[in-house]
Amino acid sequence: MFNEVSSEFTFAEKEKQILEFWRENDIFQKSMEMYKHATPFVFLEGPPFANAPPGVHHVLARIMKDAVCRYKTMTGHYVQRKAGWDTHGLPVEYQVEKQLNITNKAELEAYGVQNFIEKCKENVFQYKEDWDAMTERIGYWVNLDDAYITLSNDYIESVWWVLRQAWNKDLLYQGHKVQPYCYRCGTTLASHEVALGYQEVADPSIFVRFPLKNRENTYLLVWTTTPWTLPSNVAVAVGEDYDYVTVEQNGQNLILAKECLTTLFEDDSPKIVETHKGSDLCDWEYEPLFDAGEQAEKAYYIVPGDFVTTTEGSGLVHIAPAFGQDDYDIGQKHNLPFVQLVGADGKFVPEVKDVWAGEYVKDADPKIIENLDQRGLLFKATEYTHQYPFCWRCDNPLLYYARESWFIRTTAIRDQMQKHNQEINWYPEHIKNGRFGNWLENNIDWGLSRERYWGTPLPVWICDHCGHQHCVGSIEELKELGNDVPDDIELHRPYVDNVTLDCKECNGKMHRVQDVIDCWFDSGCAHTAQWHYPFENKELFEQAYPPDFISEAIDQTRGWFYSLLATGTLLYDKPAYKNCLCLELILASDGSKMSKSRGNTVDPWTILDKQGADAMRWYMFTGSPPWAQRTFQLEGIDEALKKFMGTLQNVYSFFVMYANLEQVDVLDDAPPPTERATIDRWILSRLHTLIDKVRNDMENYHLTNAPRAIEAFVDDLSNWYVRRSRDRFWGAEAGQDKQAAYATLYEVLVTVAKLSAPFIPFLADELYRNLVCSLNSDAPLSVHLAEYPVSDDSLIDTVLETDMDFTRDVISMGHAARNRSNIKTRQPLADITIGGLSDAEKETVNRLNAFVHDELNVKEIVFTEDLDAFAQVTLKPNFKVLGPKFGKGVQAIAKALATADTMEIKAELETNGSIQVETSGETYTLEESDIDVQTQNREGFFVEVDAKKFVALSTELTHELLLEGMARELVNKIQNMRKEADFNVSDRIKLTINTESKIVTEAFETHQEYILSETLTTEVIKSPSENAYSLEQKLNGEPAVLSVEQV
RNA sequence: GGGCUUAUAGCUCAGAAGGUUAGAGCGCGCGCCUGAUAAGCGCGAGGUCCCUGGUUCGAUUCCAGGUAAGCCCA
Repeated sequence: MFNEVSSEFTFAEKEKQILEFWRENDIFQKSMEMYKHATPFVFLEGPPFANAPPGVHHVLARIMKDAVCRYKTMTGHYVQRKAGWDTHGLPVEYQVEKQLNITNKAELEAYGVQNFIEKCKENVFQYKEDWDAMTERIGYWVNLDDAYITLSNDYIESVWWVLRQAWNKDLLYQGHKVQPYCYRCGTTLASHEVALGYQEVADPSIFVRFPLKNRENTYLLVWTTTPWTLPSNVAVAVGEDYDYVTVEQNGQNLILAKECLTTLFEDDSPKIVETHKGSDLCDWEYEPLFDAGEQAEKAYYIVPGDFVTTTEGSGLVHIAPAFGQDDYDIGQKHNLPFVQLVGADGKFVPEVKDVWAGEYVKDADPKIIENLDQRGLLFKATEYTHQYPFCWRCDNPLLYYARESWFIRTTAIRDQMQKHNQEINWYPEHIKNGRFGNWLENNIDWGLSRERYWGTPLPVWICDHCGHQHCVGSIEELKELGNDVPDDIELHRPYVDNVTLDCKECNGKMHRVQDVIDCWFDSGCAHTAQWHYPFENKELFEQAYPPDFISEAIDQTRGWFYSLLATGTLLYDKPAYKNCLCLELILASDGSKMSKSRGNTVDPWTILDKQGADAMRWYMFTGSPPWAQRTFQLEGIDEALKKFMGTLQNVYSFFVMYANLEQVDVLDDAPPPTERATIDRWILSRLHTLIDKVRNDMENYHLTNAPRAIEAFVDDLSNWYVRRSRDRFWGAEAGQDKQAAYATLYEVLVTVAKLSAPFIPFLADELYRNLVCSLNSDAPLSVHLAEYPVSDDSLIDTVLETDMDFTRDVISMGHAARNRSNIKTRQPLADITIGGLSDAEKETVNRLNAFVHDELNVKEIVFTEDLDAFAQVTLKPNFKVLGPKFGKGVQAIAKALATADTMEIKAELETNGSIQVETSGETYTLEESDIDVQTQNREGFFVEVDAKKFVALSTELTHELLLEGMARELVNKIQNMRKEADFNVSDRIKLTINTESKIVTEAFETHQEYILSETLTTEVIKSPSENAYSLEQKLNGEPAVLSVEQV
């Protein structure tokens, strides 16, 4: 006996019970243990931040990972799943600052770094419980008890080791870099942080006259949008290949690129005095605009720059090496002085003697412009609207600033990274040479350091005295070299900052560089640091590298996908993962971005509590491919629940209900598939075709196609297999056919449970445990411990599958024709006529004619060749065949055929096998296969026509047919009454029919046996008792009083 | 501004080595069937297959250029 299955949908409730069962029986642990010695499949979890509650996009990422891991487990792999948490970084600091009302570094230092760090530690796990609960509730199997955490000493130590490897290979260095810098936060920003804050703003756009030396009254016309950088100017760049002109205006000579003339002077074109190539201008000297003091290096002359354009500005670019990457590079190249007149606070340094000393640079802009104007050096001042980055935390404009910084020399390993990228399987494929490939191609050195507090400290110590540098690679080394290192040293600021080393070169004191590192580097070391390698788990690590599978959202191309590959290449010269499933983002239902500020986020819990995890999962798997952007539709979840899970649940409860009622032992005496009914062999063939497809899709990380195929199968199972087999399950005589039906449906359900287990782990387990475990105590405890189905080719009959498709198509047309005729399906008809079938198709219909008879309720099937009698026939060229043959002639042939006598040509084709078509002076010979016979609907028939064939009904009703129709009408009415009266399905009844109608009486007499057996009537009585349920009915318009009563 | 991706029915998505009648589900209206079904079947309304060019006998499909959206980068 199976457990009773309620026909109510209470998935969310059921899921909680199943979670309980998994927990109590350690099913997750067992699923790993049982394959401990099997081939490993290594999954690497991308660590999330737990300082915000999880959203639906996190659910998406987690279930994708889950499905792959579950599938791999069921196909016999050892799949370890270590959870992970990302913990360091600016977002945490920012939250804590807000909480503490701290607005800058000075306040933070005053509050105390140690206190601050402790607050960060609390903050970072603020929502861990939420995350854990969500993770468990959605059925994501991951080992939360053994998670790697990037703030742990072990983890940091491994990261230090990684940095030390880079150091050893001379890949870790200190340099200058022009970086976007927030003076409020006192730090440079990582590129992805910068990307968060682009805004469109209007900045000043000014053209300034730079007076040339040795050329009286001649000026360079220089363009800039950052007037505040002008005091730090040291050179002007030109394009070597551009043409420059000297023009005369108001008695002054101005030099600018020829191409910029029209934009600068519009219609009022000045006189051209002289022309020069850009290369000729190089080394010309000019007078500095402002007094920046004496410079050690030569300055204030023209240099060539390949970044100069003439599409904007004047073709002459002002160079201030402290404030732009191009500027900095050119300064290095030409040994220009490094003039930095702006402090880290974003204000002009006091040494500046002008009125804007001590002023915030953007505020100084107007004053600088005014100053230039007064001195007659301003040529033109307008505004310029462009995208400019702002700090995503405090909304202040970022300044491009050359800062001292630490780098990983990734450019040195770029070729290797590119090579390893080719070895990775990307899903979708285009990431490899598209977004990710491009990113690698344009790789620049990784700016690693952050002038902040909460992060992995950069383990580099520098001697105060001689500048000697050393990179520490382990705690042991730190203790060995450091002075008074506490035994339980915590590898965070400020604790490590207190450790000093003795300089080996000069006996001076070495202090740690104050920086922490980019937290992307932390997570990028996960493949190594999650094991605390190389300090522990050597063997484990060696087996687990490179991981087989990772999956995150597409924004990680520049994030984790990159940082893993970079560290993997640097350390081991191998790719850092073999397969990467790259997910797209989830948008709100209106297609806009989901964000808290817009208030259009969806809380996963509202769905999990109501529709449940399986419905949410199924929607996410089948709604659209994970790498396509999707809008999140709550209705879609209801649809998944009703359409797929509801259908599956119904088939399942149907099976259990009748198996229990009829007390069928499904495991006994099942006839071999070859001896089962056609429809059994059909559904088994469909099932095994499905197994092949699902396995194939899963091997290729096609997590959408696989469940979609399962969904289509379950639809067929319910709406064709069960619908057409219903009477074999209940009321049928015990025997081989009944046994075959039960065995088939049982096998199918169990297999579907296994197939769908990676996607809907809860419902799948419910089915499996009730269907399998309740009969067989030796079976694995859970579907997740079972083996994934393997297809049996001998059961696949593709001919039968296509035949069934074709027959169902014919039947569907028959239904349509019946609709037109307005004769309900309960009324049997004498015959249907089918036209337009090939001989093979006729045979197909004949083989499966029982389906046609039953479904359409007709007695006979008649084939006809006489298409013209039922449908309008036209001849269309078969373009696909004729195109290559006749090329241009195709259109002429089509015209000719359209106007020709259809039936005549058809007759000729049938007798000769070919026809001649004469048109526009050419004669074409057309074979039968060159022409498509197409049928179209003709008014006035109860006919359904598609392009090739038609199905017509005979609507004449004989007395016999009417009687039979009435009998079925009676059965239907009685069945409905049973239902209304709340009788059990198996209750036997007493029946009374009270009618004056001759036809009802005759129908009842003629078909009594059929009526009684269908309605489980054991007794027909003249007058009903008081308890009977009675109803006045109209049977096809005939009045009758029916009464039913339980026996 | 650059790169990548996407654009098919009101919504969510299929699809077509270029072939002349482009599909499904949901939703809407109507009918039918039903003692497993919160379902199913059928009919109807609903499409410039984003736009403009090009290649071709033929383009929604291929190519180029746009437009819009998203992400990444500046």
